[in-house]
Amino acid sequence: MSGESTQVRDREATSGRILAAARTLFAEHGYERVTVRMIASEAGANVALINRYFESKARLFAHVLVGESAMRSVIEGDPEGLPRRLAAHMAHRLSAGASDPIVRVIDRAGTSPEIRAVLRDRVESALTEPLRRHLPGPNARERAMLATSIILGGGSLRRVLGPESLREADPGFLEERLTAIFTACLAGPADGARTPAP
Amino acid sequence: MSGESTQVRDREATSGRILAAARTLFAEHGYERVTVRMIASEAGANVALINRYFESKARLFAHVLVGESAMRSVIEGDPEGLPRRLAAHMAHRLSAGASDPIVRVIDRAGTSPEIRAVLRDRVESALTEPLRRHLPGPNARERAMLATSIILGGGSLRRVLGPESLREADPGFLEERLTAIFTACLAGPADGARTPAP
DNA sequence: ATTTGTAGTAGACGCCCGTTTACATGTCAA
DNA sequence: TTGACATGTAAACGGGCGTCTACTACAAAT
Repeated sequence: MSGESTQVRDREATSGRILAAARTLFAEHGYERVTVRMIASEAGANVALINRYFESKARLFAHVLVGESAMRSVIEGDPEGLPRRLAAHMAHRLSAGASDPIVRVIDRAGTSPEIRAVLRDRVESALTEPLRRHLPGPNARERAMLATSIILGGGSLRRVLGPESLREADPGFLEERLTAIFTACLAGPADGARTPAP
Repeated sequence: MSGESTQVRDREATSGRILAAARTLFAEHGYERVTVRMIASEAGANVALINRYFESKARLFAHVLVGESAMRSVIEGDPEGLPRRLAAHMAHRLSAGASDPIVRVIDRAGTSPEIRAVLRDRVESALTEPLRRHLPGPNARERAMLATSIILGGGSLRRVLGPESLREADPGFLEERLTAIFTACLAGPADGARTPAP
């Protein structure tokens, strides 16, 4: 194998920096407002390398989008505690400034037709479908979509009202309310109108 | 007064057509992806008139944003029935293809810095503040913001998954679930964990 | 030492953006 | 009828966009 000494010319390292820069910038400003020159500058790479390694800006966005998301581990687990896990995760995101990059990228992606398909697929595969699989009873898909819309709504609120908008809210209060909200849309028909409290 | 015969040169009519075209296009494609030339073409007007009558694209967007919203009449009324009114309105919007233009414009506005302030002000004045005013009890602002995020989340879902995504869902089912959801985030501390069913 | 292939670079290409300027045209008061 | 002013128009401006091409520089194989 070739030496792993300090390489200045390293395709993997460079494309990795490009990908990381794209992830950060797309999450911050959205797909449309981020230029390939911004990404290249942030990554310390030449603009042409983006098209060489990722073919186009849209394909680079697709690579960013399929990155790992913290939502997977939140959704998996016992369905009983799913509403509370979602609520805790989202309350934490709303309270802290930071948030799941993937969800932010989705929220700020915009309406460009060249990324619409991959965007929809990612929301399906990362949120709606995993949620649906963990829901017993009828109307599982509709309930999963309601929960998806609430998750996305948190991102929209943050985008519009700013990251500080819910910083001063009591995290415990948020978690309790969100638990009730997620319970209301996720619960099966038997306990659909029941309170989540023990 | 001047005659109201068929006038070809009519500032009010022309600027009105520009405003209407902008409203439609911004709601459909978002602020960033709509060009002033698209608006002018749709309005049957010259591009330069946009800047003459509205000063800039951003100010035109601001004019669009302060238009009337159907949400006002939904929020006003007895606080008791507020969750159900919000749920019925949103269920109707999700089921039908059409939706409140203002909410769509907000959802698709994007992240352009030149419209961030007016966007935030409009969400506050059209959604968060009216909701807060109608909520008794503590944490009224936090509860109003949760409801705002759910309203915006419906728009995000529609934007990402497409207008057909919830067309085949039972409107009655959606309304019931959304009533429970809005109740969960809007209810006062006394009945915060109670079911909305009679 | 020379060849070969790949990583990286500079710059241009064609296009579209929001905005502005200079000008034509219609309307109405004097 | 003639001027003044408001309305509408065509064309250009400067700039940024994603992408592509021609080129250099370097590392490894011959």
